Amino acid sequence: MAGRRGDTRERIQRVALELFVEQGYEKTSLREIAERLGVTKAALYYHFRTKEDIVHSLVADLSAALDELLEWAGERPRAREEVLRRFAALVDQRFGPVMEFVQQNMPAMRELGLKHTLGEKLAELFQLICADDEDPATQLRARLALVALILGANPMFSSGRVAPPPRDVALEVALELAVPRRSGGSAT
Amino acid sequence: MAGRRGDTRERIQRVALELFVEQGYEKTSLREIAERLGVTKAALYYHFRTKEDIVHSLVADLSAALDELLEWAGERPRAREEVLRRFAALVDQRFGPVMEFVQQNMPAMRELGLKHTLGEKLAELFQLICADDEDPATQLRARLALVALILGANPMFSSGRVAPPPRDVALEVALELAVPRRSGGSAT
DNA sequence: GTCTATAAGTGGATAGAC
DNA sequence: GTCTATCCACTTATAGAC
Repeated sequence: MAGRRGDTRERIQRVALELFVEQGYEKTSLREIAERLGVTKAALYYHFRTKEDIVHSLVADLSAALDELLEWAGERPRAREEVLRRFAALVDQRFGPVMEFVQQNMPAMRELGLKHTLGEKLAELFQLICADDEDPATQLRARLALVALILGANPMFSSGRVAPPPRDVALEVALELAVPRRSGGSAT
Repeated sequence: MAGRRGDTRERIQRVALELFVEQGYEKTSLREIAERLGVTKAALYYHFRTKEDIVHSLVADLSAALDELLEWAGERPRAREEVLRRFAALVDQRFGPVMEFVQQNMPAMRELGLKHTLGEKLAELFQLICADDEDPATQLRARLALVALILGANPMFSSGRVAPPPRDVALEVALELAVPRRSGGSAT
């Protein structure tokens, strides 16, 4: 770790996300973020106008990635399986911590208007893997497919003695939930 | 202990839970609770020693109900279906708001030591419907069965355009996930 | 049981020097 | 870009009157 100055903005984002996940958004003060970074509060305000702006910048990346996936899928109506695969990849590889933060701090997301935004995108994603006119049980299974993929980031179901499911297992179960098997269907 | 000290204590609990669900735990001040109740902050402190005590009293009821279910099930190793039914009844009938509060305010639960407590009970419940030595996919399906039942209380998956599943559908899907079908499965 | 008044502290945010 | 110093709204919690 040499003196890498110039990337302070990204360092703030990284440390803030760390603390938000550890302690929650409300309990994390700008003083703590500044301390862990080795700067003062005032320095933070040079890079971000408000505390809320830090969160916005964090979620914007996730939001953009979801938009990209939605756009990609919009042109390929039959790519249900691949949509799930790519969603799983997003959650596992780059946005795991952000997803965890979002899920664990819903009241803050709501107040910042981010719950609605992300909720809409999730709803669109849901519609891609399950038609509106499917029966309720099929719709619920499709929703659970998405839950299976983000369960590792869910606080209630990946804590204590219960470990998060391995990636490949999550994907396998998600596929069987969202892609109803046909009698000669392709297996994974 | 027994005996009636007026219903103010219960009114505080009710209003506090209301506001905690609306705004989140951290954003809800004792002043707001007092105002909505038509009393002053100081009156609150007559009934509860701290803000945290209010939460403890709220979660204690849920905790006791889960203990009761666990005890009941402990004596009936084969009652997997009935366990799920009773869990669903708890979530739907009496503890829906508390469950929502708990799920939406994980950082607060963690800080109050309640996340661990509830997590342990959930883990025990999980073990009741799925043996430890089952394969990972079966375990994940069992976990999703529980998720299906509390999805109505989950902020990420019951918002905006996506309505919570009807409870009978949730139970149906939960049963098919946690209780592997034998030949000729029964519908509804 | 409920009130008024206040203590004691923390938070986010700003101004202006360097 | 980062600092020191400060402001002020608001919080939990307590003391003591009625």
